[in-house]
Amino acid sequence: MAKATFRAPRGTRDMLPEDLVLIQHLERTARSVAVSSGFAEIRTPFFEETRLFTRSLGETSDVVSKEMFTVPSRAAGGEDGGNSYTFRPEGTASVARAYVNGGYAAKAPLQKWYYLGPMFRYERPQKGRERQFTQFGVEAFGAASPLLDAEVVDLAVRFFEALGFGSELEVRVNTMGDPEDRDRWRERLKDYFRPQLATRCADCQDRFERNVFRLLDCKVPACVEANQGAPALAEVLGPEASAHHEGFLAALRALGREPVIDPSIVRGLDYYTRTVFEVHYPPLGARSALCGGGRYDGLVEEFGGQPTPGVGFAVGFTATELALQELGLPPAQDLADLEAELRPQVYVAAVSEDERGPALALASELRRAGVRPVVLDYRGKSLKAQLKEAGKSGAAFTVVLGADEVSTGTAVLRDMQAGEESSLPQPELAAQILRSASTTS
RNA sequence: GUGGGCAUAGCUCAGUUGGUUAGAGCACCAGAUUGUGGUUCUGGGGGUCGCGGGUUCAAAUCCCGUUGCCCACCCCA
Repeated sequence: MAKATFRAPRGTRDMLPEDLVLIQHLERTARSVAVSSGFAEIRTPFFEETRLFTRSLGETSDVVSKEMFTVPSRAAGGEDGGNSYTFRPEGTASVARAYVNGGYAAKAPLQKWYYLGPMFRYERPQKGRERQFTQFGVEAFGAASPLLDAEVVDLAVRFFEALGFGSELEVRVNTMGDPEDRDRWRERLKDYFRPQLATRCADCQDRFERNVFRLLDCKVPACVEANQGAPALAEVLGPEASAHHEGFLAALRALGREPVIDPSIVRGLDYYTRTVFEVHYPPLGARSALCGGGRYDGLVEEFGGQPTPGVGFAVGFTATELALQELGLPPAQDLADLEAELRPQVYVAAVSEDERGPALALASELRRAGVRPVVLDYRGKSLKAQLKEAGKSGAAFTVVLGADEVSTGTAVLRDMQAGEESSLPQPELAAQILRSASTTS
């Protein structure tokens, strides 16, 4: 242990083969759910010009102000124009930029895309939070209809359902209104809170300038009480944004996703307009939030594109993995099926050194015939040790090759579970193994 | 950025009021008569007790510092 002088950087981890069983299951589920709703994959660079994020997420957002992994410019005025780059802390900004650069506004405005990959935030790691984490997200551009908002929410919920989450899944929604509404609301809130600022908690005093909306979901009892008379967004919400919100709620109900209206959902990023939502799973307790998203109608325009509405969400896999673990998902049987992919189907054992070559050739032959995976020993283990290793590997069969078998072109096929073995011609091995595999699974 | 907890073999942990060559279980490797696994038995490899100082005749065990990890807050996926 003392010799391990290097380790994965703080807040990162190695995803070892055995860990990937679950992670790949998440990835496959995400892709399958997204594709079934007509979302196509998009991949953008892992890093972008820093300004892309400061512009879209907001200078004062926590992400921008203290959580960015930024690489300073290496050549002022050189090929990178003196720009600094930042490893993406989220996916929406990059995807919106790609939409603009791809010229979709003119040629095919309606685009439904999904992405899956690593994101980076320079934060203090803790349970369910890492500096490098995987996010699955979808973005739909080119339509302002609240039906699309509802479809995106439905997709998020279906992802969790496909993973085995139960009917307790909860869709919590709110609206941030249009930018003008939000500006008006912000001023109203500041006017309301300013006089009582001295009596608020330290966090609230700090949040006042950074993001007033946050004072609304403070958990300190005195603050909660002081929030009672705070002006509501409804008081300043424009008729269009209001109609959109109603349409969104109606569409959710049509989908059978009864929304829980939660005014405390405010989201930390500047680009959100109108719809904001989170999917929660109350059985998880304090860490019940599984994903979040919303509408960002001004973002594409902000990046220099034609005014184009957009809506999307993102799920962090770190929290999802934790949730699955707490809920005992996937079920043992499903997990066993997933892990089966790591288990060899056949182990080819050589009795003595003389059969090492023929064993290698036979293994290759079996692989070509479609048996998979086929493994064997390379470390000069005794037959006994090879059998032991075969048993430990979980291989369904072991093929034993000795001098007699080599001379007669046969092989001993041992069924590891039953402990029975039979001798048969080598050309018949593959068929026998594959037949047995298809009847057991 | 703030607060708290923990650091002993690959893993999970014991190590009594500081005292001889630091232990267990699991894992790993090799054997138990001649070409065979999963049970059992025997043996073996593996630790500068996170690191650096200090106290002491003597420290894994006490004190200080340092680093790392974990948890919570802020915030968020």
